[in-house]
Amino acid sequence: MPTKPTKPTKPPARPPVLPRKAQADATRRRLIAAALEAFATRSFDTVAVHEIADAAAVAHGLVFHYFGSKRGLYLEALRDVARQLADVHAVPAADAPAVRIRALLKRHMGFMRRHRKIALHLFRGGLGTDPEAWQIIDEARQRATAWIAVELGLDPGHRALRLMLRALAGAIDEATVHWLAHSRSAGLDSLIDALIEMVAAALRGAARLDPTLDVGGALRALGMD
Amino acid sequence: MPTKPTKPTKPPARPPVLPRKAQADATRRRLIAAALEAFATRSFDTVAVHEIADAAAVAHGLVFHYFGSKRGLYLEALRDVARQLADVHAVPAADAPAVRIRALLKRHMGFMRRHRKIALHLFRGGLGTDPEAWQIIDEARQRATAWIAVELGLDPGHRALRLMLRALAGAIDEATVHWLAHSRSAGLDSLIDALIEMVAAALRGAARLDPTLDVGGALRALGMD
Amino acid sequence: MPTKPTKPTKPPARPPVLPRKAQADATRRRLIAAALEAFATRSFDTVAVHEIADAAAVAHGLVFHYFGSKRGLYLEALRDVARQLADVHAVPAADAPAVRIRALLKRHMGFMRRHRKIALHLFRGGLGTDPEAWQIIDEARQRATAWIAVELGLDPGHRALRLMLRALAGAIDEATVHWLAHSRSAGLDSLIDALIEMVAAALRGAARLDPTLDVGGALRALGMD
Amino acid sequence: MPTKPTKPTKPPARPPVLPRKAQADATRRRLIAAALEAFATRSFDTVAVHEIADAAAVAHGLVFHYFGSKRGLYLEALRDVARQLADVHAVPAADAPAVRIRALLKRHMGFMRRHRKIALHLFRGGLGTDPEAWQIIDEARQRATAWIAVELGLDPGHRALRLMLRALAGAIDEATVHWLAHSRSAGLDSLIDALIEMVAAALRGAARLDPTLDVGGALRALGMD
DNA sequence: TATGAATGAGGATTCATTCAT
DNA sequence: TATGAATGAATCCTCATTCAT
Repeated sequence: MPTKPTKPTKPPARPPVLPRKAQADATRRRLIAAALEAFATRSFDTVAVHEIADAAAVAHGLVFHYFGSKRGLYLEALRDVARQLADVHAVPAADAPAVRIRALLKRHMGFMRRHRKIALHLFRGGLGTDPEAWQIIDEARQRATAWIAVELGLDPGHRALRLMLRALAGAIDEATVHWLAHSRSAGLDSLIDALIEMVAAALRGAARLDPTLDVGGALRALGMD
Repeated sequence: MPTKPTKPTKPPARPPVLPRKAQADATRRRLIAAALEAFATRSFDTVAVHEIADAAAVAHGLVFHYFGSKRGLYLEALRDVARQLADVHAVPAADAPAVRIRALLKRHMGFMRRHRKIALHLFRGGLGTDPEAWQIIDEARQRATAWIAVELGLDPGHRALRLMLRALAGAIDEATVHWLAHSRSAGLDSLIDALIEMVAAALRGAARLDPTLDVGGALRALGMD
Repeated sequence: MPTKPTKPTKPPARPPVLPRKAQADATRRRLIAAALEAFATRSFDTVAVHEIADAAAVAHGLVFHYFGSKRGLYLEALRDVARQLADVHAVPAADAPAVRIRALLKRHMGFMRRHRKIALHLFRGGLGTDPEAWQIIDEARQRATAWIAVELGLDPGHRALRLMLRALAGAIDEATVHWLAHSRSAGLDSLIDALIEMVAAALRGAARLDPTLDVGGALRALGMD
Repeated sequence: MPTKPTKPTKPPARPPVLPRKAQADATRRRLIAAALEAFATRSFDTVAVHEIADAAAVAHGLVFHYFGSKRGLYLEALRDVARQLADVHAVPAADAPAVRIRALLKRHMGFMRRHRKIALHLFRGGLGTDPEAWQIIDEARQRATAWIAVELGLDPGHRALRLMLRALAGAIDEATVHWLAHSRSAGLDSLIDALIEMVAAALRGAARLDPTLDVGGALRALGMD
């Protein structure tokens, strides 16, 4: 009969406390990393909790301990990606708007190239139909396009502009997928030039939708008038 | 389907074969319709075969009889959508290119408005990560953007142009989703004006990617030079 | 609307009658042949009616038309094998018993070599646990071993002898499987010599089980005393 | 089973691991026992996983947890039988070869009588056509007949002998089935006498197949010269 | 006689989640 | 905190059988 002394009377004051928390954090991170790895390749429903836990070298029960459910882990992993994206989109304040916007696009494309699988997950159906998942990513995207508008002196809340900024995001995403699939890492600069055309067109399109919207200054700032 | 060689030459050449075949075709169609209905709302993995069969008022075994598998039915349903899209994109030959391209966009948006749920399925994760599913839809999309290029006298096989046409498709899709979500059925004409700006930008972007590409004539035909 | 004249008023007297019956018989035979082919490779439960019908180039509904059920077809196919076995075991009446018994064994092994797959089906689990299937094959086997006993002047109904004849059958079957698996078509004659040893041992064993049984004459007839 | 590398070194070296593992082992054993019970009566395809699980009073999911598949459980159950057989065939080292061989046969038949249903499963089609299942049982059988050969001073790897040992196994199996079916538990000793005749005949048969093989000593040791 | 559409019971398998240890 | 045994709902798919034509 195994001796189980009902509460092992933890005498060694605190030493295990800190390590425990650290250990716990490490486990959380491992799970999120493993989840990203798994979900980057397959959709939510086709990934089993077991696989993620195995990849993280952790008991699968911990997924529920830390994240409540499989979906909880998934959304947390997406939030992690959104956070990374926000970092990438944080262009150092300096230079003229046009320069900064180009910098944003360049950093963005660079991130996508470094995380090709995650990119394809986001833009090729990986999000599935889960509205909450889309919201997390849409927010990141919207923040970036709104930032562009602000840089150009426009109100990102403007209805017509919102529509066109979203179209712009679609254009950038699809261009990204094509670029990744036909991997020509070279030519990134001219690709950015091409995307800047799309940015300009989004502004012009907004003006078409709402003729009262003045995008002249913005186009000029962009060097596209 | 197993090939039945040297069938015993059924001598009494009877037509009653027709009603049976007709009935079978009707069943097939009902299943496809029910599948579209179901998949338009939820993703592949969250729809159960028996739901589709129930909705079609048919034994679920028939899904396998006619389509081999749940996925077989799904892909067939997508092919059906692709066929519908092709019909919609078949603009009557007449008028100037600019007029016809506007017509295409108008018909396209009209279709999406009439089939809002299918549209959201296609553009908001419904396709999941199934490459074959994407291919079916991508083909339809590509055919449409290639048609635009041809209308404008450009070679749709050109590398740079291909990339930008794809970006254009992304822009149109995302604009569609936004338009459907914020349902302002009015203003379709100005939305098309805005999208024409994106078309023009796609051409200009292609020229940025490949300076040897001359898009001057195309822009002029589009009335955007 | 297809014209279906409710009973086509068959005026052409009889000509179709014979062909019909002939056609029906041909269909039956094709189904049995296809069934044997299929069941020779796999067990009852793993063969689908569809496969058999497809192989026979016939609508699968006919299986039920002619044989009532899948199992009906299976048993009929087995009866067909039993009939073939009976033919093979019908040694021309002539010569001494020992010669005829050797002839039986030779014909038996020859049949098994020609129908290797059927043999393996019968002796390696193909019959499954269906008692009726076993009975059909056991009968054929028993008939053969009883014939040997009669040839040797013994009563095949004798209890002890029955047991040993069955053991003999087991020995022959297993030897057959080994022989087929290690295909040395040569040496058939000495293999039969070896099996004759088993026949003799079966007789001697029967005498051990029932000391009142006199097998002396039989052994002498066999040339094994 | 996925390998879990670098497990986080579980520091509190607790023994409560044992009770859990013991419980798990008990569950495994219950499933195997229930499986043997079920498969002894019916063939692989006609037994449903949930029947076994129900009989073991356990969730059916555990079959897959522990054995991967229904077939995995089946093969494991067979391996269990093979192990039991090996135990039964382990005759205490003592006495003369003839005595020990008789002891083997007696123990063998005794086991079969005690596990009549399993015996009938093994020898009457229960194994189906699964080659892996046959291999497991064939190995046990072969080990036993090879042991007999070794006891008699013969090389069990000899080609001709191998064939005849297999025939011998077939004879014993079929005799077993007959004996069980016509249940005369009495007379076991004379049945063994009868089977010894078959053993001797197998040796003589081997010599017929390969005249260079000297079985004189073996027959003498068997008391059958 | 022949066809194959239609049915639906039945079964193996997966997997998120719970929970005792 | 960590483990993994246990549960059982859910699902896809197979397939014998029926039957209208």
